[in-house]
Amino acid sequence: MNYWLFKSEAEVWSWDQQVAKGEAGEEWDGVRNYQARNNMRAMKLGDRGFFYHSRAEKEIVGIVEVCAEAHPDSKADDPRWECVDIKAVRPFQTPVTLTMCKEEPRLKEMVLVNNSRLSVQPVTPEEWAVICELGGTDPS
DNA sequence: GCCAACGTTGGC
DNA sequence: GCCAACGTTGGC
Repeated sequence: MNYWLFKSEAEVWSWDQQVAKGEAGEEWDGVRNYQARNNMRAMKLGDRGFFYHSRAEKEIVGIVEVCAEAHPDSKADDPRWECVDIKAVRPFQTPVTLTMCKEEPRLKEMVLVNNSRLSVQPVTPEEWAVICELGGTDPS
């Protein structure tokens, strides 16, 4: 299983909206960046990801799961843009802020810390474990 | 609200 | 194929 991180501004698409979609999940549409798209193409059914609120909150708020592999983005007029579907799994006990990630030595190589612009990122198993620990939730 | 970093576009 | 100009993202 691989791990990922999905970024969204809460004003545009929030964790609460994701939770409201339940088991059906929702398309992670709107990505118009090749690196982010390629990351989604690499995702497999059942892969886990973090849900991060960018801009205002700057914190990881919960765990999501890939429930449909990459397919054309239904909201794009260009078929080269693809996306996966994700569903909410569970929230963190404590949101993990960007500041916490920057202060944690074990996360200094994290993409979130070093390339804040990439909206869909890979997360290593080690980083996954550390962030679940900080968030007060089970990593599995 | 500002601006640095990054990605994309398009003229040459 | 290079690179300047432009647009967008996201931390601060």
